[in-house]
Parts: sequence; C-alpha cells; structure tokens
Amino acid sequence: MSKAPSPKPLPQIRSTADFARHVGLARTTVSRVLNGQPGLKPKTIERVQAAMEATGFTPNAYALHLKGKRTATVGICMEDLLTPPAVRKLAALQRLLRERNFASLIEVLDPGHSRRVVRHFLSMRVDAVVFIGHFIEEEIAQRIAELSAHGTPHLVIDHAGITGANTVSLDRARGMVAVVEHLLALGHSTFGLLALTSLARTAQERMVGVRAALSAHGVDFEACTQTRDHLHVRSGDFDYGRALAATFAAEKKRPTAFLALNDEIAVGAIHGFQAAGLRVPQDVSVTGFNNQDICAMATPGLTSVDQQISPTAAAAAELLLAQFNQPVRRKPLLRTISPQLIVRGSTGPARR
Amino acid sequence: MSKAPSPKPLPQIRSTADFARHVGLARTTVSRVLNGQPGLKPKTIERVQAAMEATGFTPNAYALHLKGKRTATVGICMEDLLTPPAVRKLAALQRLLRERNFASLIEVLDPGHSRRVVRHFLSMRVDAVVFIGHFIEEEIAQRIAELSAHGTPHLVIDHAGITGANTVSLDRARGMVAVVEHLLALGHSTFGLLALTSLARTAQERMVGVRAALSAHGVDFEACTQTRDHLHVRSGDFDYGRALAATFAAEKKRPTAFLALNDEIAVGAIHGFQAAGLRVPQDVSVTGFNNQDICAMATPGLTSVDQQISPTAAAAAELLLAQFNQPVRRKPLLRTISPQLIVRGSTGPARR
DNA sequence: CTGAAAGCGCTTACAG
DNA sequence: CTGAAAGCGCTTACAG
Repeated sequence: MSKAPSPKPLPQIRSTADFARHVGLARTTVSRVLNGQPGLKPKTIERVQAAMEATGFTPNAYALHLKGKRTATVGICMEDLLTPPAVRKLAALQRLLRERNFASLIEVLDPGHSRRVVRHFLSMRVDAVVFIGHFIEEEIAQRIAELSAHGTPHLVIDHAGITGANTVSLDRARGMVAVVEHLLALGHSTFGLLALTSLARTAQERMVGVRAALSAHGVDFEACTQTRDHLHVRSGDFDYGRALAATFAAEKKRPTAFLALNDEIAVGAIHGFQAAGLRVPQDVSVTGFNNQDICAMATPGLTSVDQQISPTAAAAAELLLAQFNQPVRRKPLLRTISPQLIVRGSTGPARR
Repeated sequence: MSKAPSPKPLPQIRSTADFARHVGLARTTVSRVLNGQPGLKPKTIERVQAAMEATGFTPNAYALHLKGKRTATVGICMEDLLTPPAVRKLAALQRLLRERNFASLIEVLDPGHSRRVVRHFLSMRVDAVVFIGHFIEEEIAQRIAELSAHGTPHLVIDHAGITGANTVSLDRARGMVAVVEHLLALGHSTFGLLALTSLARTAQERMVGVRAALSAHGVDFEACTQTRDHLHVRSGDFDYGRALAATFAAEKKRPTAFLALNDEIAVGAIHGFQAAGLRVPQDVSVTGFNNQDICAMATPGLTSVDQQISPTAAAAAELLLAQFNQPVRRKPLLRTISPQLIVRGSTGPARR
C-alpha cells in the first residue's frame, strides 16, 4: 500500500450561497445554471460548471426536494437478497429505473417489519414502493392499503393475488402445464412431486398447473401422482431434494418422472437418484423450476422453467410509469408473465 | 382477485402543522413527542402516537435532515448484482447497518459512471460511501480522494490496494496457499491453472499465493505449472472451464491437479474432464474458489475456498463506525480477512 | 445578470 | 403545554 494522497484543502462549500460567493455570482444565477434554465450567457454556465468540477460541490438533495420537486426515488422491498431469481429481478428493474433517472432505496423486509420499512420510504417521499418476492399476505395487503390511502403508487412483483395490489407475476401454473405436457409427450404416466405439497402460495399455484394439465389429458391426478414430502425436513433445498429422491429410489414401484418445486431441489434429487444407482434420464426424469445457472452445471443438465426476468422487469417499469402518469385508479393493474420451458438432459422417454 | 378496498379517505396531512392541528396540539409539542424529548405528559404522548397510527403521518425526512440531523444513510456502490459472493456481502453488511438504524442507498456502478453515482450519494448527504467489488482502480482512487476531501467516510470491500482507501479484503493469496498445500499433501506435483493467468487483480493476487506456496515447498513454478487459458475465449465461466478441461484432457502429459479461478470454472472443468472420460478425483483433482452453493451440487463436491462473508461484513461495519466516531485520519484503515479451505470430493491423492 | 424575499417542513431555543 | 420566531439550503417569481 502506498500512502494516502494529502486531500486538497478545498474551501468548505456547504450551500449554494457559499458556492455563489466562491464563483462570484448571485445565488439565483447559480441556481438557474444548476437547473438548466434559459437566458444565461454561455460564459456564465461554463464558469459555474468549472467551479462545480473544481470544488465538487453538490446541492443538498434534502433542501431541493423540500421545495416540492419529485424525489425521483423508488423504494424497493426485497423478501431477501439470497434468492437468485429475486436478485436478478431487482438488478433488471433497478437498471431500467436508473435509465429513467430514478434512484432506488432497497430494504430487506423481515416478516413483521414491513410497516417500519414502508414508513421510512414514505418519510423519504418515494415516488413508489415495490415489493419483490413472497411475503405474508395480510401484512402486505395492509401496507398496500396504506400506500393507496397516501396516494403513493406501488407494485408487487411475484406475489400474485394480494387484494388490491398492482401486480406483475409469473404464470407458475402455466409453467407447470408446460412441464407436465413435456413429460406426457415423453410417455410418462406416473409423477413424483418434490416439495410441491408446500402450503406456500407459489407451490399451490404450481399444483394448479399440474392438476390442470393432467386432467386436460385425461389422467387421474390422485392415481398417478405421489409425494414423500412429509418424510423429510426441508432445511436446505439441495439436501431435501436428495433425501426425497433417496426415499423414492428405495421403493419398488416408483414414478418415472419427478417434478421439483425448484432447481435446487431438482439438482439434489438428481444426486439422490444417481447415488442410489438410478440413471437420469434413462431410469427417471427430473424437472426443476427457475432455470438458474445450476441447471447447466448439473449432470445431466436440468430441464427447467425460465422466469423471463427481462420481460418481468420491463412490465414492472411500465406499470410504475403508468401510475406516475395517472396516479389514481379504480382497479389494480395486473400483468402476467408467461414462463418458458427449457429442455435439457434430465428428461427423457419414459422407461417401459 | 377480489376488489381493491376503498381506501379510507384520510384527511390530507402533509406536515407537522397539519398533523398538530388534527391532534389539537401545538406543532412544537408534536415535534417533542416525535423526537422523544422529556417533560411530556404520558397522555399527550399516547394521543400523538395514536394519531400517527390512525393517519399514517410520517414526517418529511427531507425537512428533518435539512436541520442538520445525520441522515443515517450509507451509499453502497456495487460492481454488479449478479455475482453471488458480492451480493452476499451486500446482504450481510446491509443487515448490520440496519441493526444500527442506518438505511442504505444501493447503486450498481457501471465503469465510467462512478462520479455521477458518488455525487448523487453526496447530494443525499450520506454518512459514508461503500464500494463492494472490483473496479477500475484509477477511477475509484479518484472518487476516494474526492470523498476524503469532502470529509465523507468511505470503505472499499474486496478491491485491495487502492491508494488511500480504507479497505476490507480477502487474503486471496493465502487462500491459494491453502489450496496448493492441500494438493501437495495429496502428492500432486503438476498443476493446471484454469483462468488464473487473467490480468485482473484478483487473479494476480491468487497467483502470488500459488507461487509462494510452491516455492516454499521447493517446487519450481515454471516447471510444474501449465495453462491453456489463451486457447479459449472466456465468455461464460462454466463453458470456459469445460473447454479448458477438454483441451487438457486431450493431451497425453497433463497435470494431475487443476486450480480454477472460481467455482463456476471449476465445475465446468469437472464436467469437461468427465465428458472426456476422466474421473474426478481419481484421475484429476480440481479446486474452485468462493465456496458458492454450486460446490455442494457438483459431482463430486468441489473443494473450494470460503470467503468468510460474516467476518467480512463485521469488519466492514466496524471500520465504518470507527470513521463515524473519528472522521479525520492519516492512514487508511486496512483489514484482511483470512479465507478458509473447504475440502470436498473433487480433490484426492495424486495418481501414480 | 443581481438582490431581496417568500416559502418548502422541520427543529429548537425562548417567553409565556 | 402553547405560540411566535429563527434557521436549515434550496427554488422561484419579482423588481431592478
């Protein structure tokens, strides 16, 4: 490490008044330049800009917005920052907002803390509040009602079905329809469900798709699906998937196709089956959900359902802008994103 | 979807003046309650708090901080939001800051845009600016100099060696020393380097460790290390790793141990070797770096180097607080985190 | 282009 | 507990 450079002792400029004095102009004139107002000599503009560069002066945003200017800030509530698909949506949305000169305040929303976080956002006079992930339904419905009462736009990404909420969500049922039809086409007629019996909303949405697809093809749901979810504890998804697969592998009559709640569980299941001497996809087919990076890294590659991050973020940005332009609405704005099945090596023809 | 609940028509309360009128108290009194000042009747406090609940009034943060109160905000510049270890550090640090009642502004720093982002943070009068990731060195050094001139605390996480920067960084060289010693102990004496010849600082740091460990054990670096990095284009890391492995696999005399720049490349390499009919670790050992989730999901599990996220975040929070308490410093604050080798199935005794 | 003034929503002495 | 007042750093007419 080399030494720190001695910081140049800049004149302490803390306000436009200080700054105007430093440049030798009126405060009003400086303000005009800063706000790009017309009727100024090019020379004056240059002088101010040069002084900005030299001194690094930045007008106090807190004073600026107090005067009523839009804060151009969006508050984003994240379920957590450890779920890759959620973070990818965050990244994509933040990029779109940045392009439109919106800054974002990001907070992780621990259960029960949403009120505090949303109030902080409101005190920051955000132009909108976005929720990304899955939350406690009543809690968020409450927050949405408060935001609506305040006239603050909002948007929920991923968590469908919240009363009164403007929502962008993935059609998970449709994703599972695609999975089931893919497997039916490969000749499968018995299905193992991995973690799909969860009471979580996203699991239930998926189950709707599974049932619909099976019944549309004249297959009896009860007779041809099986689960062992209750036999293991879901601590880590990878291990849970492996344990579920181990259980199925030890049984004589087992399904030929396995549908997992997500990619981690699916990859765990592949490991579990392989460890038990079964081949994927020759003996059993396995599918995931989310199409994360790990799908490509599994052996064989994991057939999964892509969440379509870019279209999701684009729809989100669109719904936000729509609310900025026309804040008061009767009906919630709803947008559904269609997922896309990505077929890889983990699914193959059913074993006869 | 059910209908939106008709939002209760709250009286429009926009300021403490409105609010005080609504409660039937003086503005000053309300302000006292809000700031927890002494000498107030419990009844008054209750009345105000009840009204806060009922109306959802939140004092305007922009007016509040204008009066000179600390904004209790930290600006965080991220290299990107798609690198899992960086996001995990962000999540851990944000949690620690939140516990101390600091909010965080998070921005992705595209190359060349750091000035704009940092100026935005300064206009928001953040208490500190944090950089997480690897950046263009001169660019960030420049920003740090500006922040220092402004008297704004800063911290760089991960990018070691920036002139004058307060830094928390992983001792990557030490991590590689651990890897090399582990492999030497297993009897390996020839090493394939996967993507480690990159000019990126983090790669060079790792190479320092490799060289040091080898020479400490009397092994000639030139004679016993090989690379094929130049033969392929690094577009995706997984594919790059696979391609590099395929090249090595096709050669007769090849190293018995392979050290990858990161986990993705290592997992790709495992796939590449296995596709070529080599067994891991019986024929070749492979190591990664970062200890991401995918290490457990690979077959066999990937021996890797853990970044020690929690200690990193803790050190970061500590250095920030130190600066809040004593803003002006001569020497940059430096903290080094020791990584930890995690041994899994991808490394085994060298083949005779 | 300048300068004096009002106002944004808050806090903080200060006198009652 | 109340009320009038000053001030934080900005913008925005307004008269010169």
